[in-house]
Amino acid sequence: MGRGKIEIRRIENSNNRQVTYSKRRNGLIKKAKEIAVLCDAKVSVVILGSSGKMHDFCCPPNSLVNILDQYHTQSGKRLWEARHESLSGEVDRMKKENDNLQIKLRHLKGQDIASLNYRELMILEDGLENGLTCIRNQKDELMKTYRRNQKLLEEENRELHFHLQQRDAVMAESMRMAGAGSGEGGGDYNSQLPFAFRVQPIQPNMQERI
Amino acid sequence: MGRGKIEIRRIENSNNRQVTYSKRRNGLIKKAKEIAVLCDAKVSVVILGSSGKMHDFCCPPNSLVNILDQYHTQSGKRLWEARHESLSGEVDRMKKENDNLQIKLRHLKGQDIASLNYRELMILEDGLENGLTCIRNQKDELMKTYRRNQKLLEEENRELHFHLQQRDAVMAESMRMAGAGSGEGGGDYNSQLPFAFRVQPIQPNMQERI
DNA sequence: AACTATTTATAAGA
DNA sequence: TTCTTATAAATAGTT
Repeated sequence: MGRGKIEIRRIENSNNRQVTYSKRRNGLIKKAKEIAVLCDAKVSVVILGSSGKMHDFCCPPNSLVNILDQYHTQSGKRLWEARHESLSGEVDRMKKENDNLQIKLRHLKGQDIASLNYRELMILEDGLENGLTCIRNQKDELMKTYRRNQKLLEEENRELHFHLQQRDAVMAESMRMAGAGSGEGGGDYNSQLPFAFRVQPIQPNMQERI
Repeated sequence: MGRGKIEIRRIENSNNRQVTYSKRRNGLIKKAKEIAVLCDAKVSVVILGSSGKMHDFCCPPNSLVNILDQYHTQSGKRLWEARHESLSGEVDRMKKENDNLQIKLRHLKGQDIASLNYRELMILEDGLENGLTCIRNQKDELMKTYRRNQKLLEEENRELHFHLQQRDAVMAESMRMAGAGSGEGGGDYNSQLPFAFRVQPIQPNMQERI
């Protein structure tokens, strides 16, 4: 129903799909309301869009649980148990997958390999060598970054020291010119400043992750 | 939609109501199927007619439970009991553990390591080297076993050949002594035996896992 | 979000 | 229930 007929198959264009979803969701819920009113029926509709958002309609209101109870009773499908079972099944499945992963990990660590045949060992070896290569490359990369960083910092450090010395000299000179006769000797203006204004010694500081 | 417009209010004529219920129920479920397919949505529809009969549609099939689980999660309504929650918790925990293992595996394969620091890379490297050592040792072991086995087989083979030759000689001699004058020439008693008794050529056969 | 040409659903009748 | 058909409603594509 529309400008053109469409096949009932997944709409590939995600924009169109979203629009159609929105329109038809409203349509579906409207129809649900209508049949509930017209025919005095109890209706529950739950829709989960691919985006994951949920919409629902339920008549009579606030009784999805009731409807499901009746569903439960009449369908003979034991909803609650079924859910329990499906969850248990999932737990089992995950346990198995977990075990598998654990075994693989142990194999890669060289453990529990007594039962492997030569071919399997070769595959493992190749995988490990490959991983080792990748990791060493990454290490090298990191090391390079670290060296580059260090060089930059050292340079900055040198410059800062230089500027500091210059400033020291200027300050000392201006102090001398101002003829500060207070007991303390010549050039150390720094220790004469209030603490908060004193220049602190520079701490070398490597920020790179090591 | 129909021959005449109708108001959306309970249909008093029970016959009409029943007919309309039946038609619209089909319509609703059809629409539900369509939106599920077109928009890749999960849809559950449960309808209880005033007569008490129940109909339902659920996509994906056999998972009303799943849909209601998500409904449960998103609506915050406590549809299910606490015992189920513990199972859900376990599933979640296992999922996390699974993810962790997957990450570790990928790291050992040298994947997704861009975010690791130097220390972590070193640990990985050590682990891989260690694994590699173990696996190579195991390979060597296997190889040794294989060689040992081969040697044994070869020896046995040699002995068998020797015994066979000996027996051949004895048989040929006894045939000759018995003065068998039948056309065929000298020592080949084997081809004179009924087929089932003939000595078959020996096939080399390595049983070790390779 | 609104429009509209079409398709689809369905009310009434058989 | 099912079929038919005139008509209401829904909606696909467009703006």
